[in-house]
Amino acid sequence: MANKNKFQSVTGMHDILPEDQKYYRKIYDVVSNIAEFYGFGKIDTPIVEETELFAKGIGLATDVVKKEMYNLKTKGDDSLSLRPEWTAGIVRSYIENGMHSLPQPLKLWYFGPCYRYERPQAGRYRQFWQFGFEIFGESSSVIDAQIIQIFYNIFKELKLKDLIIEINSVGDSNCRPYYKKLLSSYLKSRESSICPDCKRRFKENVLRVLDCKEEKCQPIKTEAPQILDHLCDECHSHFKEVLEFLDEIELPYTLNPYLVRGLDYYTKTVFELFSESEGGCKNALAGGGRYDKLVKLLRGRDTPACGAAAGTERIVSLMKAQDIEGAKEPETQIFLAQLGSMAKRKGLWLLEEFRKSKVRVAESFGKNSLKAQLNRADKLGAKYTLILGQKEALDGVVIVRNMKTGKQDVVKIDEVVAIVKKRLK
RNA sequence: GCGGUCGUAGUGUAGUGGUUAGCACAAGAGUUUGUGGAACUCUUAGGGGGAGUUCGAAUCUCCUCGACCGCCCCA
Repeated sequence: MANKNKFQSVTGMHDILPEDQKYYRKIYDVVSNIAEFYGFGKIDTPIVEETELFAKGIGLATDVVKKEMYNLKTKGDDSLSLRPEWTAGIVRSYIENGMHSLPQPLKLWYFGPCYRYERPQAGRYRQFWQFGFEIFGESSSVIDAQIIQIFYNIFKELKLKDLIIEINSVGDSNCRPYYKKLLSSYLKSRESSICPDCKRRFKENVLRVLDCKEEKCQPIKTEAPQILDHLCDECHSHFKEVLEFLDEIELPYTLNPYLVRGLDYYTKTVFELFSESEGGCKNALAGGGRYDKLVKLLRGRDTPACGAAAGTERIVSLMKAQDIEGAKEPETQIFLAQLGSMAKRKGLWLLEEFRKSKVRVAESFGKNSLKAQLNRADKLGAKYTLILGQKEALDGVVIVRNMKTGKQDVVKIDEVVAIVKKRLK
C-alpha cells in the first residue's frame, strides 16, 4: 500500500468520474444504436471464467494467457481468471446455451470491462472497457466486411478523424502451417541479422517477427515471403472477396501483410482500426477477425465465426484529443429555493409534484441561506428560480424569479407546475 | 518482466537544506440574519509512504508505492 492512511485505486485501474461519464455514455449510445440496427442481441457474460477456457481459446503460448491474466483460486480449489477479453466467454455461452439451434447467423454484442495484468501506459490499463460484435454460423466473406463496416461506422458516427483500416489474412490450418515453415526457413538463413527480440519471436511465434518495428529488421521483413502469396485457394478467394466488399462500400483500408494478431484463434481475415490524426495514438482502436476454428476448439460444433472488439478508454482519450463532445447533459432549467422549515416541507412536496409532471428541478434543501441557493441556481444555469419562504408557504404561493431579467411573479403553489411548464416552452 | 521521467491542499503550481511551506482556481461561511452572476473578509485543506544523512530535510541518499512515457504485447 502506497500510503497507510489512504486507500488508492490499484495499479492501472481508475475511476470513471461523473465528468467523464458523458463520453462513455455517448459511446454506449452510438454502439447500442448501431447494434440494434444491424440486429445484434446484447450479451453479458460473467467477468470470471475457468482459466482453462481462456488458455484453450486464446492460446497457451500467447502473452495474454501466459503473463497477463488475473488468476485466482476459489475455496473449492477451482482455477478461475478475470476475463482478458470477451470472445472466449461468449463462445462458451454460445455452446452452453445451445445457440447453434437459433436462426443463424447469430449476432451478439457486448460492452463491459476486461482485465489484463500489464504495465499501464498510454491507452493501456489493467481494467479497461471493451465493446465488441460477434457473428456465429456464417462463413461468407461478406460477414468479415460487415464487421469491419460496423466498427468503421461507429467511429465515424463518433466523429473520430482520419480513420484507417489495416487488413491482412493469416490463412487457416491448410495454408498457415506451410507458410510458417517457409518463413522459418527464410529467417533461419538471416538469423544473424535480426534483432534479439526477433530471435526470441522466431522461436516462440514466428509470425510475430513480421510485426517487429526494429530498424534493422525492416529489410528482412520486406524480403520475407508474404503470407498473402501463400494462401490456399479458399483463403485466397475469401480474402479477395472481403477486399472487394470493402471497395464496394468505399472504406479506406490498407493491406498490411505484417499484421498478425496476438491471439491464436484467428483464421483468414484479421484487421485493426486506427486514427492517424494529430496526437497520434499508435494504438489500435479496435481489432478483430475471423475465428472459424474456435467454437469447435472449445468443444462446440464446428461453427464459423467472426468478430472484433474496441477499447473504450482509447476512444475516450481520442475524443478528448479531437475535441469531440460527449453525450449531452440535461440542462437545469428550474431551481427550487426554500427558506425556513415550513417552506422546506412544502418544498419537498412541491419537488415531487414536478417530478410527477416530468419537469427537472434542482434544489439545495440542505442550504438555508437564500443567497447561497440563488448562487447555486446561477451556477447551474437555471432559467427560473422558485422561491418558497415562510411567508409564501403560509399564503400558499411561490415566487417565480426569471434569472435573466430578475423579474419576479407570485403564483399560487397549486398552479406553479403548470405555469412553469408553460414558460419553458 | 525491462528502461526513462516524475510525485507539494480537490485542481494547477511556487519554493533547491533552517520560511508560520506561498500563490491561483475550486469548495464552504460571511460582508444590514429573504434575493445570484462583481468585490472584499474569513475557513477548510498539502510535500505518496518508509528509512537514512544532518543540529535541522519538501529540498540530499536509498528503498517502496503510484502516475506518465517507451520496450514487450495488446483494445
